[in-house]
Amino acid sequence: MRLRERAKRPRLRFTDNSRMRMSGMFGRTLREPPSEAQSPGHQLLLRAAIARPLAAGLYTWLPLGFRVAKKVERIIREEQDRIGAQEMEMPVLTPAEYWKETGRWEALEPITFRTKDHNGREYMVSYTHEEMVMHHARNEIQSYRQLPVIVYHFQSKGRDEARPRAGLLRVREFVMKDAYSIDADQAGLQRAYAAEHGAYVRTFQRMGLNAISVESDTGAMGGDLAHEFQVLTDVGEDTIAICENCDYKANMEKARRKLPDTAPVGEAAKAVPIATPGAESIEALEASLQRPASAFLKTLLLKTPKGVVAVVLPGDREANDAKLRKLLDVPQITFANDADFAAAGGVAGFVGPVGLRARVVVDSSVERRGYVAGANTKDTHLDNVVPGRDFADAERADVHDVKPGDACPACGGTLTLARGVEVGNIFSFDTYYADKMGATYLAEDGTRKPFYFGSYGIGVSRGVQTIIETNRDDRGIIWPFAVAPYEVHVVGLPMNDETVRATADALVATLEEKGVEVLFDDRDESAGVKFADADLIGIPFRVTVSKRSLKEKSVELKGRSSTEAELVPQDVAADRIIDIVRRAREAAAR
RNA sequence: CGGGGUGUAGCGCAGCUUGGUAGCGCGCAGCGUUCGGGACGCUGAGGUCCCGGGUUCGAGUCCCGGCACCCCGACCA
Repeated sequence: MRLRERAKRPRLRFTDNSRMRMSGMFGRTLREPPSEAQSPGHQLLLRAAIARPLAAGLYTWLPLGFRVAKKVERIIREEQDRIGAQEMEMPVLTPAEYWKETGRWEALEPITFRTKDHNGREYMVSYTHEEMVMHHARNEIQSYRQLPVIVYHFQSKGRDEARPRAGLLRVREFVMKDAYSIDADQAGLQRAYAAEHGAYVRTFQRMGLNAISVESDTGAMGGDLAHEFQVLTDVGEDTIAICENCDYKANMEKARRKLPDTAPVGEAAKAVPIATPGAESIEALEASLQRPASAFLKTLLLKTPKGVVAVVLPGDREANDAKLRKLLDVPQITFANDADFAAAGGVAGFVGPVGLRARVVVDSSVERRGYVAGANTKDTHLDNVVPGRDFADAERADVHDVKPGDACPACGGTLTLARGVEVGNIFSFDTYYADKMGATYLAEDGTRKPFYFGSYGIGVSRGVQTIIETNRDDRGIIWPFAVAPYEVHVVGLPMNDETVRATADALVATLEEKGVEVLFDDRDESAGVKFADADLIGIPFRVTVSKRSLKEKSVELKGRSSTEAELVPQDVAADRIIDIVRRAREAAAR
């Protein structure tokens, strides 16, 4: 990848026309968190006047939060530009016809917002923009000479999530930076993928997010290669398997484990029925037969759009929905109903693979030894059931969840599980979209070839919420400098003192003239209120101009995360603050 | 979509069991006193008690039906 010239060094110049006075700020801080907010970050989002809910999963940025969102966008933009991506913009309303080319008009129906125009033409509020980019690409790009290219935009996405949650963590409308790479071949796609991966590492680091890249499932997207950038925090919705020993990290949906070596067993005894009255669960069997869960086979009868499938797992393992969906190539899996049980010859609670009339998938962790399995007869199980001998063991696949303590598939080390927030993802699709949409270019050899395609997303608002969630203390937010709504928070104390007001006004005017972003608390409030709000809002530097400090011919300077304040002589205060801000900007731009 | 919870002033909540003038704290407005870690006094404004039916002389409270929001799960590039 070509690295462009380093982003310009930040300069202190007049870049910001905003003159924020807290006396007139739209959006007030809250002493108490609204009852709807559960997570600490969600509470701070609301208390610090960053954003306000409008409806479930729909938020308004207040002025403070809007500035944060714009700074996050700027960082993302700089890093996309740095790898040569070109910014453009596609509409929010997208016509049905393009979605129908890939089949996603139907596939995405349950989670999308739709509308019709007055002629009855159908549109989707953009869920994402692969189809639109591919449509443009097939018109704009005719020759291999025009490749490779990466385009991106910041645009609102609509997703009718069944359950929005935790403030901005999961919402129904949000701005995403989505980038799309178009290449002539697989090698080109790999270069673009690597370039975006690198851009993401830098982007999240600059935003103050400690994001790790993990292997992820591609879901309904097609393609095989995908990574998510995850920030580990308890509010996260995803579960991530992490090796304590090596670099292996994977989303639970995809995480594998090294299976233990098992010694081949000799000829096992014949399968025999045993009475297990009322024992319809693995737990009940453990109790009544006094054997560990691993001694049993769990057989799940599942319903898919392609028919009923029986999945056989060891009794101590859970089925992994994502792995199953991918294996079976179906969008949805539910438990079988009574009719399905009857058709397959299974009895609920006593289902086993022996004699079952259904497609049987055997999990890779099922060993070739004797197990206790359901007998498909009420109150009866079979002992000494051996896979391959007593039932078909032809279709084997890894369809189980990993557990803490499992062996790492890469190095054999120990896996742990942690919760994470997915702040970004990158997908490599090969020619999946180009094939569906007939998007080709004329290659050097004169033949038409399909585009190799990748897409790369970062949700801005989720990023902001994750920053709050991971940068705070018991008083409030501690904004990383690069994304703080303002750089310096000036507190006048008290504002009805003529000298204090005049000094604070002059200092603020000087700082603003030099381009420092200042939030000026000029309210006639008590010290406690103002300091508490300053800590809550979490601007990186606080400057207090007070009667007390002016007696020393000084102002007081304090970092949000430091406990000690420093007295700075009044006559050098502006220069000193400007210098500190300059250095903080330089550090934040790296 | 399944399970649970909550809807009463801007925010946090009480009142509902046992029907009878709608309350408390914070915030907000005015005046005064304060002024370095969410000050104090006085005065005041602010309510379709989520919505619609029903029972009743009378419903915030009881009954029926809806809706919204939150949490857990399912689902989810």
